[in-house]
Order: sequence, then structure tokens, then C-alpha cells
Amino acid sequence: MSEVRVRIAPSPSGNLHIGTARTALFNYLFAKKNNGKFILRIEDTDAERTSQEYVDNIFDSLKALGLNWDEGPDVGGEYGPYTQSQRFDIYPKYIQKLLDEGFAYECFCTPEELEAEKEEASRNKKAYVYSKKCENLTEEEKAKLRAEGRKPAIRFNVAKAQKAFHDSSILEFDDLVKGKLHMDTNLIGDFVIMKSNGTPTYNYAVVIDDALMKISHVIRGEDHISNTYKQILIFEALGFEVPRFGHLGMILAPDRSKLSKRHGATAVSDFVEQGYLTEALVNFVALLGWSPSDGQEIKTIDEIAADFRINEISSSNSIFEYDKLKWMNSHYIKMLPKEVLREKLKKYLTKYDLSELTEEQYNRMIDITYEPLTLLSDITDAVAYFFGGDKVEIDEKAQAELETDLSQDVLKSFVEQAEGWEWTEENLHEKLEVFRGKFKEEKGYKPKFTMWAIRAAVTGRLCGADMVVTLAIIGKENSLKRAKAAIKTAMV
RNA sequence: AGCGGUAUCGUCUAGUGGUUAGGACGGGAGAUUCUCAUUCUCCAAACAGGGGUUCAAUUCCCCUUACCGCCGCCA
Repeated sequence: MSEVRVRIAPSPSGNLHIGTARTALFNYLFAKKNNGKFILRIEDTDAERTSQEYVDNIFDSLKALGLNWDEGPDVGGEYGPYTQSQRFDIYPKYIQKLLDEGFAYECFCTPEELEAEKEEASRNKKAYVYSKKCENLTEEEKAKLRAEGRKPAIRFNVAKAQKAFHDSSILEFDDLVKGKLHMDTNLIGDFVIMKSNGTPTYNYAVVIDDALMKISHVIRGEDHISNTYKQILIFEALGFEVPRFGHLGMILAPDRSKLSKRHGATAVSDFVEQGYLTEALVNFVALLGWSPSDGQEIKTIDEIAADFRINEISSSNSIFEYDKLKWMNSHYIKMLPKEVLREKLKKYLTKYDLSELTEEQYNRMIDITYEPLTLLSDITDAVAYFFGGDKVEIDEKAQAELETDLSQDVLKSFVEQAEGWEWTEENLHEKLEVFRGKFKEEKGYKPKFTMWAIRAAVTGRLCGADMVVTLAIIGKENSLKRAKAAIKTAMV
């Protein structure tokens, strides 16, 4: 087999969508597994809808995910340029060839005429197929139309191409993931390959680019299946080698609709912004359709690549379940090297004055708070009570707890005794153990409630990080002030 | 409407012509812990329906149903 060359060809009309990211990932995995090349091509033929901002976002997102490309707009390559808008001089040449050989013809139909055809089709409850009205226009007729100021679009002659290369009207191809797929080409209308403004359409540009870039396998979403028949015909008409195709099931939102903004994050950069790790994103998205042969779901991108077989991909759609992604994200957070984690978290702590803490205290704080995080951004709330000096916001549940006699009893003793304690983690650990042990013995207070009183007063909450370390970080003075404050307010 | 695709726990999936149909997330119960979380143990949960073929069908074939996609001078 000749060299494996696959590509991802996003259109920069938005930030890189998670679905596109999955398609990119599968292409990347396929390339890696087969020692092939992974190519990035930007499809920006529609100048209206595309922007540089989105191109940058696509680059950044792909890189963040670790999907590095071998050839592309920025790194170049043998078959560039890799941005369609820079390839506009390439497309007309092949159009001319198609025209000369009768595989394409000029169409002078106006939007109104076309609209009328479509309306009639829907009135008769029939599928719309272009009437081929312009197929056999004479030179005189064309000249006349041109004189009227009409600019022709170029249409591909489907039936002609089909007859030239196939015995029947049925076109078949062997899909890498779905197996044999077929379609009656009589149902495909002669489609436009060059717009009247001289720019190529998607179906045409894709073929030229894939052929010229020597793409061997086209792996993409199943929404492209029907385009595939058109594209195969163009490949054949132009005498290009037809690549192999593989169509992936779609990713759906939990309500089975298209994954859109209202379901939460959809762009890779949104996920990252919200505190998802790209490692988790890659791992999770790979599991949508693909499954590891050893049953071990947590895997690096390299491990997945080694185990990847395109024909074993599930060909059905899959639902994007945020729960599992979150679980996976929390797992990856725990796996992160501490230094890396501490740095990443700073981005979500900008509302606090980190200078209140020494570096050691900051590190300790992260050590005891990172475990329950599902998103990096959860850290913002998780460490709130470490800041604010001698004051802390008390939430409802903590307030209720503070008002119990037990809590007041505990706090009074705590404030009294702790005054004399040496405020180190080691010592606090020891002292508190004795402290709650005594309460248990003398008054039957469960350790849980003894600690809750202190926790509620000092952190304003009932759940949070390790109490000993928390006290040590907040410091003796502030901890005791907070504890005293809790006693006073409860007594008023 | 037409054409194409898909169908195993709620979700992602494994799997087989004969299995107690397996795992993961989520859910439930319990243990551990100063709380939350973690960790551990256990539990509930699926072969869409109907016909065939066969000694035997979740597995192969057909039909139905449901869902998804496509029918642009968008990509």
C-alpha cells in the first residue's frame, strides 16, 4: 500500500468544535497507527463566514489536544498551499478539463428559476433533482444569455460520469467503518462545482485538494456520506485515484439533538476555559465509538494510537455524556504532576490576593483541596475561606450548625485552649485529636460534630479540606478570631 | 415525501449460532475518614418489535418501528 495520508479540513467559521476534534483525533490515530502523515487544510472558500480569529483558534485547539500535523498552512509541506483561499488559481484548470470532456456544463439558471423547480418538486412530494435544463444549450443560446449579463455557474454532469465509469446507475464504495455503501446516482442532481462568481464549491474543491495532496484515506463525519458519491464521480472524471473513505457516526447532545451551545461547551477552547484538561478530552472523545482491546479505558493518546483499528470503530451515533467526561477529568487532575497543577490552577484564582500566602502555604492549600475537583475552575470556590483574613462568610448550613449548644460548647473550649497551642500542623494534629477525644469521653459528642463546630466557625462551611492543615494555613490569629466571632453572633 | 445509515443496561461500549450477556460512567446500599471527596465492597439496570433460517437466534436474513443524516451557486 502506498503512503497513508489523511487530513482534517475544518472550515474556520467558528471555534474548533468538539465533534471536529474527534474527527481530527481519529484521523491522527489512523495516521500514527499506519506510519502515515496527518495533514491540516483550512477550507475557507466562503470568505463571508470565515475569519482569521477562527483559524487561530483551530490551530491552538489542535495543538493543545496534541494533534500535531505534519503538513499544514503554518508548517508547509510538499503539496501546499494548505489554505483553500490561496489555491484559487488551481481550481479553474480542472474545471476546464471537465468542460472539455463533457463532464461539466455551464448553467445560466437564475436563483428564481431554481427556486421554482424546487417548489414544484416539493409540491409533488418528490425529491428535488436539477432539471438539466442547461445541459444542451447551443453556443448561440449561451452567447445570448451572456449578453443579457448572466454569469454561468458550472454543473457536474452526474449521469455522464456515471455511465463513463460504471455499468449501472448504482454507485458503490466500501466504507472503512460502515462497509459497503451504495446509492442510485439517478437521484443525484447535476450539482454546481463552480459558482457564478468563479469560486469553487465545497464538493469540487475538496476533490481537487484531496487528489493533489495525495490523500489516501478520507475519514470524516457521516453527514458527508451523500457527498461521497458526488466526489467519487469527480475523482473518476478527472482521472484521479479515488481515496478510501471512512464515515464516523455523529456526536449527539444528551437530548439527541445536535450538540450546540445550549448544552454547554461545544468548542474545545470552551472546554479548556471551563477547566477541562485536554488529556481528558482526548481520552473521552476517543471512547465515543472506539473501545480499547484490553478494557482499560484510561489511556494516553499514544497508547490509543497503538491499539487503534479503524474497522473496529462503532458506526452508530453516540451521545456526549458530560458525566463521564467529568469523571475522567477529575481523574486526570489527580494524575497531574503537582507543580503543573499548581500553575494551572492559578488561572482560576485571580480574584484572590495570593500574596496573603507564602509559596509553601499556597502549595499546601492546593495539596489539600485539589482532590474533589472535577473541573479546574472548581478551585475558585474550594479555597475561598483561605482568604479574607479574620473574616469568613458563613453559609446557611454552617450557621445552623453553629447555633447548636454543642457547637457553642465546643467553640468556647476551643478558643480557650487553642490560645496556648503551638500552631504547627504536627502539633495541631495531636492537640485536636486529644480535643475531640475528650469531648467524646466526657460529653459523648461525636468527633464529627466537634470538628464541624470548628470547621463551621473557621471556614464558614460544613465540608472542605483537611481541618488541621486548613487551620495551620489560616494561622492562629485569624483562626481564633473567626472562632470567637462565631461564639458572639450565636449568643446575641 | 425520497435516499442512505444505525439499533445490547439511562449513557459509552464488549461479546457470542448454545454465556449467570461482561466492563466503564451515572444511580442505590454499606465500610473507612474530623466533613466533602477519595478508596474499597455489594446491588439494580440491556440484546427495539414481528416474522423467518436453525436442534438452537441477542448473534444470520426479511419486514416494521424509532432515531440520525442528506437532498444549497454552505462547508
